[in-house]
Amino acid sequence: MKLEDHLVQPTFRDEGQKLHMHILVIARQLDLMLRRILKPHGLTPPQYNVLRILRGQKGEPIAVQSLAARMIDPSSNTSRIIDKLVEKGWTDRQVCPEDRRRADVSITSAGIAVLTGLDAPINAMLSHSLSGVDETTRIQLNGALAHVLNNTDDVIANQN
Amino acid sequence: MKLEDHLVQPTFRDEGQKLHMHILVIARQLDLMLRRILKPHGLTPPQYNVLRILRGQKGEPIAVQSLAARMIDPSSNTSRIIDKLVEKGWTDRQVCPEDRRRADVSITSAGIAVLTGLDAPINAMLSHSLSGVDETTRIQLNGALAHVLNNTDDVIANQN
DNA sequence: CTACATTAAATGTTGATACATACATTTGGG
DNA sequence: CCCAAATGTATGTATCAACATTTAATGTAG
Repeated sequence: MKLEDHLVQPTFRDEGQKLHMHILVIARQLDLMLRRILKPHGLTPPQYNVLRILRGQKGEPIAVQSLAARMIDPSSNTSRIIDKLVEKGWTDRQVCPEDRRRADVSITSAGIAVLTGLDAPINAMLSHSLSGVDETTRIQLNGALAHVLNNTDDVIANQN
Repeated sequence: MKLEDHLVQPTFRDEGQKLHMHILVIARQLDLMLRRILKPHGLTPPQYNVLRILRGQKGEPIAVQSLAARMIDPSSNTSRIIDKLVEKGWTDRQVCPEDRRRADVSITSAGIAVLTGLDAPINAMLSHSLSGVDETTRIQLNGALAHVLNNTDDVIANQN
């Protein structure tokens, strides 16, 4: 299904507009697919994102703000996302002894187990979504998107 | 700011993973920028999306479900999004005489006026976000992303 | 014509999100 | 030392979204 069919729109004004729409619609699709895989496990995409970051820490605890900085969607509600994960026993949180304002967060073995079960289906889904896009093209895409990201950072900084 | 800095991650497993992250992070940025422009006008991105579709109808009313199909994020809450726009006097809604289950939605002149005021800042923001990406690259990106979109449609269909 | 299925839209409910604010702790200048 | 500012996290509140259900109108088979 082409972008035009998604948006039931015959043509786009220009390639730029089409590019924006492509990015927005694909991001929406990736999120939808991810949510469907996660739902039976009682996880939302941000919660999954947090668990992935914690696993990447390899046992080393991390402060809430560092966690937030590493998230795809660095919302100001990281505390509540961690709440949910703690409730389910997938993460551990305790006040940092050196700086008692901070909370050190880490993943539990139960958390690791959940992630392990998710690895295969999620990797399959992601790899399928890029099938047919060869390595050279992927590199080109990343190059161009790095440029776009740079521009958006710029805009956001100037809005502040 | 590079993707690695956004996610405070030194490297990515492969170009595919990086591509996914690029798409998700840029979509998030575009949404954030758009929300900041819309907020002072009391609009959210889905509401703006609806108004844009209605303006594109050039006076021709459209049923709620057709509207939903054209939206970037076709949520099941289109009714309530329209509620908000009707409250503000930017859209008009009335039962379709031929099929009274349907509701015909259209944009008011006040709605057109709001959009007109938004055109310049939003176009500037979007065009800035793609500055430095030349036309050839844009076309290449769209080609590759059309392929990705096709793949994700596939996955989503098979999940149903 | 009636009964039942189908369709279109709206709504109830629950959970998540954005943004602002509050609270607790630490830091650093005087 | 003390107090103001900064920092790290948590929470209050209003809005928004997902999903299921409901209401109303139409289509269709007998």
